[in-house]
Amino acid sequence: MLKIKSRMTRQKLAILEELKKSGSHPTADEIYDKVRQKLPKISLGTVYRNLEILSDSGIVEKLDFFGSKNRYDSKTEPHYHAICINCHRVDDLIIKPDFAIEDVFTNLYEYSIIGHQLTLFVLCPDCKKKEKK
Amino acid sequence: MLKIKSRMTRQKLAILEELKKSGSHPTADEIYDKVRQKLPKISLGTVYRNLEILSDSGIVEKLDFFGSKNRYDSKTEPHYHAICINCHRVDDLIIKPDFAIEDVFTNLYEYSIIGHQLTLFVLCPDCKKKEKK
DNA sequence: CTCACTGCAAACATTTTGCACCGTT
DNA sequence: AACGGTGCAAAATGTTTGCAGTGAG
Repeated sequence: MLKIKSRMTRQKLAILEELKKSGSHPTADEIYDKVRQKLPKISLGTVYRNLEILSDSGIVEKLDFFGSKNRYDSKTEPHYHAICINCHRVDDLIIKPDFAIEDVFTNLYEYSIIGHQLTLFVLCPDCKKKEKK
Repeated sequence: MLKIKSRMTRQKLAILEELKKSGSHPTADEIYDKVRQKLPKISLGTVYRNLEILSDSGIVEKLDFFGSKNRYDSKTEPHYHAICINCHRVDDLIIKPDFAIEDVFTNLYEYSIIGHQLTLFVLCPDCKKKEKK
């Protein structure tokens, strides 16, 4: 899966721009729909292939933790996610800089901790309001 | 998806027993393979249906966070998971009782925090050893 | 000029569902 | 007897891949 060379094509650029523009964490087919407005002939396969390349090269983060569809995040700095159990929207969470989760698991000395991923299951503000009615 | 009544059938029982017996977090088809030794005519669809029912009723936890295949965990008490980035094995982590992650996010007052899920990405002890060579 | 990338369609993997029959309650 | 559960096969869903042609470097 390790790619040595990668060319910058119109398709790849459009996908990357769309991902950066989007404040949310779109799925492959959501990106496909958006990018098709600019490049009507692009195929879903190309979207998947480019997301894979971008994810391999570390430019984009693949979130394969939110149900059946993968989501993609234009990677900036490490952060957590809150997923709404009602509408499935995914929000970013700011991490307190002094909050070092992995330090809690120092007792796992037989393991090498490479990283971690924390997700809150929430009612988002919108759904929380609706719930009250 | 909310089921009111649920009958205890041979199939459901066998699935539940297999899940309890298994120390790991099997996928639907792994459970299917095992249960078929006892009930050769059981179908994969039935396994999925029963896992869904057991998961809805809270007896079993569905882990849809580990790649493309869902995994199932006979639910006991809340715990975290460590997934090996090399061999993909999933281990349970004991939670320190005083370790209340959600308290860290008290600033999210517009959200209702329902729960959370923490996964460590690790090299498991076995893969860590192999890595050294 | 090369070879990574493309569009397209077919293949693939996992999960869900429609149906007619079965078996718990 | 009612009606939830079953096996089976087909469908649905999300993703990957083979191929022949295209275009970025």
